[in-house]
Amino acid sequence: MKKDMVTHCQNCPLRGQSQFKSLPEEQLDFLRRFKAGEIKVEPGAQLLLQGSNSPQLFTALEGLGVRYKTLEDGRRQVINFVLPGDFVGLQAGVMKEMQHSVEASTAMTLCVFNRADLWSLFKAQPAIAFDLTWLAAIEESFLGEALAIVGQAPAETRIVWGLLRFHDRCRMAGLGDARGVPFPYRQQDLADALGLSLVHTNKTLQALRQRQILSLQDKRLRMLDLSRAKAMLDADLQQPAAPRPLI
Amino acid sequence: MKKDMVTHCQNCPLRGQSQFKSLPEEQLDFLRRFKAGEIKVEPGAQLLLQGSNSPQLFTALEGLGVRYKTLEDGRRQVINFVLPGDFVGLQAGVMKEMQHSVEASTAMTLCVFNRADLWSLFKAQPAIAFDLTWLAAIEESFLGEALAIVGQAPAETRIVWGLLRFHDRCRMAGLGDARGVPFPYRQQDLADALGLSLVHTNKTLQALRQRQILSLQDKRLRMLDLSRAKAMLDADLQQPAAPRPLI
DNA sequence: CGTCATGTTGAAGTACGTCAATGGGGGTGG
DNA sequence: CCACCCCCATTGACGTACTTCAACATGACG
Repeated sequence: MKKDMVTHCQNCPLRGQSQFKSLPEEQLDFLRRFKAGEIKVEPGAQLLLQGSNSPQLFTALEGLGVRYKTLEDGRRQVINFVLPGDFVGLQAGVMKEMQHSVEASTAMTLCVFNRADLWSLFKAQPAIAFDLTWLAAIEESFLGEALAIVGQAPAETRIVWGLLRFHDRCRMAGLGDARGVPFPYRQQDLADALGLSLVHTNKTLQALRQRQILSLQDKRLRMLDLSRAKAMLDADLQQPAAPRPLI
Repeated sequence: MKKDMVTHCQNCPLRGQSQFKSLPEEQLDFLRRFKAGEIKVEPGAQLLLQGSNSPQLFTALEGLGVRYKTLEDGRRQVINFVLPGDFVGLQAGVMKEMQHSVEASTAMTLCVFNRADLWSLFKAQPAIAFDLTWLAAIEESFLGEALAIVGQAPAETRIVWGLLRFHDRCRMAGLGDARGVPFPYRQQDLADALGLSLVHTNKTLQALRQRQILSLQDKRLRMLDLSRAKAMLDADLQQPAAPRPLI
């Protein structure tokens, strides 16, 4: 009963979420045909590899992942965390090759698309093509914000920003409960995302725990004092929460 | 003779550059109609304002500019420098509003497009729409690289990276001569781009000058030893120079 | 001729990095 | 069931690459 194991776009549980804009029937129908299949991967699986030219693009349905760049000397830069609803592989889709890798941090389920079909999408579905560009612009916007934080903010602010952004994104994706949101990442991953050393990340986290700003244990993140956390960030960095496209 | 002052897309001097892919006649024709006009601005002019929803999008034709985010406390993050051929305002085009500002650093000439026409572009010209997405992906890729440098590299590497990237981009745009490429920016701008203080940027620049890696004076940048400069960077960060779209 | 913007340089402080050691949990094999 | 190991979190000590403060130089401009 394989077909029962594949989520139909019409029934996609993500589709109903308020963070995503709703689509007319015709476009949903196109997406259903555009969708080449579904895969489930284990934690640690490489979805896309820096420098490669993947024939497949993905939208995360379940589970959490991470995008990162590897430098020659082994240092890493985590670009972003991957949540359900995120589209990954656009670089492979339109450019020569991926400039970063994508890895599953937990078990993940992903929607699979064929890179080769992308052109037909632009020809037949300008509205979805527009949405794809929208997604790219959102990603660019996020990276600009990350650059500003990493470039200008001290360690404490960086950590609060990183965890708060992740927390809010999880909430919008309907993840987590009273015990907080899932956080399957290591402190090393957080450090690599924020341009900090592991040791300093750990010590700053301790300070934030002691001040009751947040709790982070058992792979769960809990923002204990949202108002104080947000007050530590620049008001300019608060993004409006307009519904975004889901491809 | 106003119409003589406006460059026709067919005769656009940028179009012939090898850095840009060539377009079929029909698409060029569309772009000519898509183009709403041209403007010339003075140094210091604000082209796009963070938080605003500009009705106009631009492609730089001549001159140099800068994209930046302003933080509450007055700190700035320079996102990127704007060169001829760069498309600016995509965020305003597809999202609610710009997340950064764009300012002219020298006198500039820009191609003007109406945001309202963007949708017709997607409907009528899927190939150009694809190119637009391509541009967004390039920008995302650049920001990922910048994030990795600012997050992981020491001051000297950051400066070499920033100036080398700018230098190479200028060269591809046909700017500069034996005396080097134009560099109308202040050291403060460079510092704000790389997440360094002005003082430290200055001292690191001095060290690089003394080691004959580069020269920077009279608003001119010259890479005196390209091979040594490139050797200071991660090989992973060398981007392939495939022809990119020009909108 | 003053004022302003930018570049330069020295001195002092500090936020951060590196090094190193410890401890706990979870798996695996004897 | 214990022994061992590996991964990750934690903590202290120490070094340093950076920031901040401050002063001065230079050229452009009115």
